[in-house]
This record gives sequence, structure tokens and C-alpha cells, in this order.
Amino acid sequence: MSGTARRHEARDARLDAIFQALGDRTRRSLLARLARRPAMITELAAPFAMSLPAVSRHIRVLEGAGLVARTVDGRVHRCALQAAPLRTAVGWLQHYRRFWEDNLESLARYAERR
Amino acid sequence: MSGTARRHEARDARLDAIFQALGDRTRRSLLARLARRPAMITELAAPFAMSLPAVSRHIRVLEGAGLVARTVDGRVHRCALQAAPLRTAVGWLQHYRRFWEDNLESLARYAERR
DNA sequence: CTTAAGTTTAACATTTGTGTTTAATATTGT
DNA sequence: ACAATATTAAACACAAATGTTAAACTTAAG
Repeated sequence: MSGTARRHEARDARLDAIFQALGDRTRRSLLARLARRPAMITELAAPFAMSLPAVSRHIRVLEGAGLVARTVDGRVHRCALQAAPLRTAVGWLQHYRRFWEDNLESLARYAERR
Repeated sequence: MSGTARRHEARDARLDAIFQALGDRTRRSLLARLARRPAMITELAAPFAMSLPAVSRHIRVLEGAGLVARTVDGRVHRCALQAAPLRTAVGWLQHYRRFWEDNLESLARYAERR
């Protein structure tokens, strides 16, 4: 396999993990919480109507996508948002920017015509 | 349930569908293909080492997320990229923009200091 | 009318995701 | 030492995702 194929595979795998992680509202909610400040697992789990192990695993998914970093401090695991993968996701999405901007322009033209 | 709760549920459902759709490299590849020009199902399926029904269902997932629009024209189904949901995704991601920009700034400051 | 082309549907197998509950593990406080 | 706290691990159930093949359906073309 070529070097570029390997790089693409790696990038694809990264995007798979990022978008899959974001495709669950519990996990998006966890990220929103972490955007306010770092927090430990129990704190993160508290608002959810779901068992602690379930939240624990959601957090592990976010970690797998590089969206959360964990610091173990005694028996407390502190989690912090890592936004770099979000930038990666936006990077991918920007390739399509002109398509929705075209649509907005069309709408604007349509609005003007009336 | 309140009106805002319903709206949030709807928005969450939309984001779930969009990010889940993007979380598969075959589907991202289909979108990339459709960004070049609209195409029919057979054309879309051709490059993949996967059966036609499998691709057909990937396309249906993209449709479900509003990312693809289908026009039936005789026996040919023509698919076109719909970028609005991508804008929605970026909209959500932009909430986190300052986090990765902070990191870039930190890097910049670090670079200056040396 | 018959055949070929474009697609979906159905039935199925397999894997992955998500949640539960009940232990187990490690650390802290009394 | 002991009990409480923070977290993961294990075992399980169930639903959803992904792929396959074979059959069905619709429309176009000879």
C-alpha cells in the first residue's frame, strides 16, 4: 500500500471516530458541559438519566476520538475538552462551504426579485 | 413537554442524523463524488467494492440526514448534494471555535517567546 | 413481447452500539 | 482496619448498522 493511501486511511479513520463521536446527543452534551470547565466523571454523569458506567463509556468514546483528555488524580479522573478534532471536522466540512453559500446566494437573489 | 424542549429535541435529532451520516467514510466519499456533479445510483456505486444495495442504503442514510436529494427520472434516480445540513453541522461546531483558536494562540505565543 | 437496465425489497448473518446490573479495584477519610 | 467514594470491568440483553445474495419491480429499448 502506498504512503498516501496509508495517510488517507488514517485521516478517514480519524474523521470516522470524530463524526461518530459527535453523532450522539449524550456525547455532544458532555462536550458542552466540558466547554464550561473540566470536570470529573461523577460530575459529568450527574445530569443524565443513565447509569454511571454508561456515561463512563460515552466519555471513553470521546477520548477515542481525541475530544477529551483525562488526568487521573488519585481516585478522581478529571476530563478536559480537546477541541483540535473539532477543527479537523470543520476542516473537512469547509470543502463544501461553497455549496451552502451558493444556496444562500440563491435565496438572496430570490428575495431581491420579489 | 415545553415548546423549547420539543425544538431542542428536533435539533438534536437533526444533528444526530447529520453527524451519524458523516461518520462513515463510504458516505463521505459519496458526498465528495456528488460535490463534483449530480449522479445516478449506479454511477455512485461503481467505485466501491460493495454491492449495489449496500450503496443504495448508504445513499438513503444521506437522504435521511437531508444531505442528498433524489429526483426520479424514469428508471434513473438522480442524486444531488444538499449542503444545508453541513452548514448546520458547522454551526454547531463553531460554538467550540474559541477552544481550538485558544490553542493556536498559545502555540503562536510559544513560538514568539523562543 | 421480450429482454436489459436501474433500483429497491426481503431475508439473512454479523458486528457494533448502548444501556443495565453486579462485581471488582483503587484511593481517601475516620 | 473499615467504611465510603470514584471509577472501571464483566456479563448480559437488545436494538441498530452494515454487508450479502436472491427476488421483485419499473421503465426503456430492440
